Amino acid sequence: MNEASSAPQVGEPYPLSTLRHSVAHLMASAVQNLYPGVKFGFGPAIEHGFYYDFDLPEPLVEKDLKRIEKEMRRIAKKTPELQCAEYGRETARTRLLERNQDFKVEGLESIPQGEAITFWSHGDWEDLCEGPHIDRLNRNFHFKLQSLAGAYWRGDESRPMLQRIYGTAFWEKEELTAHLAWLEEVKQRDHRRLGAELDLFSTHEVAGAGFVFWHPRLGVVRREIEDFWWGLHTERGYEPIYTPHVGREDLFGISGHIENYGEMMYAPMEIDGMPYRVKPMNCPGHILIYQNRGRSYRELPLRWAELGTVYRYERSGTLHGMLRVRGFTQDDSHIFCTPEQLAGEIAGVLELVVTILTAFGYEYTAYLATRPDEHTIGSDEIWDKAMAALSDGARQAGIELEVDEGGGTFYGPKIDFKVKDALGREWQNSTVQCDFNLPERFDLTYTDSDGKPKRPIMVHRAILGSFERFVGGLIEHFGGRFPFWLAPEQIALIPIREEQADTCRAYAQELRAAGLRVRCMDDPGHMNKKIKLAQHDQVPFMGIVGEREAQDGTLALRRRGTREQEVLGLAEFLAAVTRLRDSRSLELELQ
RNA sequence: GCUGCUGUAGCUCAGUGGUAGAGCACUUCCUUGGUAAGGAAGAGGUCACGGGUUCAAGUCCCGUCAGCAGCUCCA
Repeated sequence: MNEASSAPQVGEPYPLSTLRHSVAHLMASAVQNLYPGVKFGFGPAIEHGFYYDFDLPEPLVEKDLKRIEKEMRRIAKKTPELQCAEYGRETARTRLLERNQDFKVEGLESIPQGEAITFWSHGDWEDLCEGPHIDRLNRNFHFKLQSLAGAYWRGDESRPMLQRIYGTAFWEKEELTAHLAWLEEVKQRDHRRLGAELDLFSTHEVAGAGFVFWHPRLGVVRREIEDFWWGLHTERGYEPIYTPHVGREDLFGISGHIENYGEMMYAPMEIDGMPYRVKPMNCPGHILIYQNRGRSYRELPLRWAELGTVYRYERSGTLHGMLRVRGFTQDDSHIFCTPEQLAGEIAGVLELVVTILTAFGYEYTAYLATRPDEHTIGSDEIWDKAMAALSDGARQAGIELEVDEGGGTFYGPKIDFKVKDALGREWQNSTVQCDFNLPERFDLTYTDSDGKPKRPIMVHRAILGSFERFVGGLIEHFGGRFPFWLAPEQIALIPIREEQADTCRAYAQELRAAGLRVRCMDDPGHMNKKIKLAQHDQVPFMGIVGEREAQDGTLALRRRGTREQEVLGLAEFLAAVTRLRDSRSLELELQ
């Protein structure tokens, strides 16, 4: 922490991003002192702090961060004044070349003609930088260097890799402490940690990287979500279809996947002398069903849904627990409709997205992703129509759209949803895409009322995205404390003495008959230990049965997260808990 | 894929080139306990895998696999 002499000023006159950028400079100057000859990349402020990229001959290790922090404090005291100077382009270039700063020279070259070229300095450190910065480094602020990582120069994997140091800074000490506590909470809720601790899923070296094995406790969660999902889809006129995981390579040739997506696909396998492929997407299969016979305008729209498992080759360094894997199940659906139906279909999909996301307690933002600058197919007219249909559908569904300029796919515009979880982090799962490409490639038609063949539009949509990513996110969102309807075990029954084990078993039978998931802890162990275990596993309700309860047909209930006890009759409890389950409430209140 | 780091019991982790360890979990026995871990004993190891250096490798070197942080990319 900076031990500056000045007392904290009310409302320090600089925004956090300015402070952080200045602390990045301070860090770079410390690195310069400790590692002469270092070359500098960029060092901006970012969402939760700052970073700076360095080209150093030796790799840094964690403990170097402490040294650098110490040097930073020394510099902040010794040469606190930050100064800005403007130079002509040639002078600037010379200054950088004198210091051997090749990356900075490249940075200079990308500054447009006519823009001011400024250097910021303190002590014998100076940096090509447009600022702004705080005035002096001995103001009262608090910082911490956090981690090391490699980062490509200008984010380009064909360029050299630099060493990046991440850090953060705040004006108030309490803010830094709170931020570090938040990071700790993020770590505690990490789905990989909870996955092991709560016996939810695993991956296996022998099975290969990026393949998730769902354990029984998480299988239950998935089944509940699937049932919920199918229920909503059936109500809205979706029909289930099932398609194979493997097919002849020609199918993916026609769809364009080999050409446009080949690098993401698993290599061909030879069957009866012919190449076959594992599917990376479900669309080609759905199209084959559409094409199987002639289609009339009278049967459109067709809404076909499949929980389709696909396999994609993701580069090894991108794999991450359940969130980024090589085999996953999409909650996929393709809607085949006429151009006139498009807006209404979009509205229907958006309503369903909102219904599902809010059921899990997510806040969301919707983005309209428009036509990319290059490499797109289809006429302006058809793009305009599709954009209009997406906007129109959103208006009908009462959803506001932000614009993601040029973020569409090559084959059409889309609406993406970002959700905000309980820790304020954003995830992207849901996507609704207009597709003009595949109907064209497969020459899809329907016979219109005038007897002429017309081209249908396909809407491709996934709401959860994939079960792996969605459920991995849910684990973190809930911190392993699933709401009652999803909880792997909903009720733990614990006898106080072995004499009450029979009563527990009878209770368990009755609760299970109502479809509840009950853990009957009737083994001859100690009650306190069983309470500890049930608590560890985040079971929503513990029902403790002693002599009194067994006699009265009651149980002493304890709700997850509390230590209070409430005695309820079994029938009363069963009725309340069934209501709670059917409501899919996110709260644990019994009514 | 790239840069850096890591891999020892189911889990969390000790281990100085010279006999492989602890806590929790597991099994058995004892314990009958009113709301966050009762006690004892036992079992459990290809030190990720393959090669090399050495009289001797968990330990040093190389390769492979897997994981972690980030970059790039994505549901």
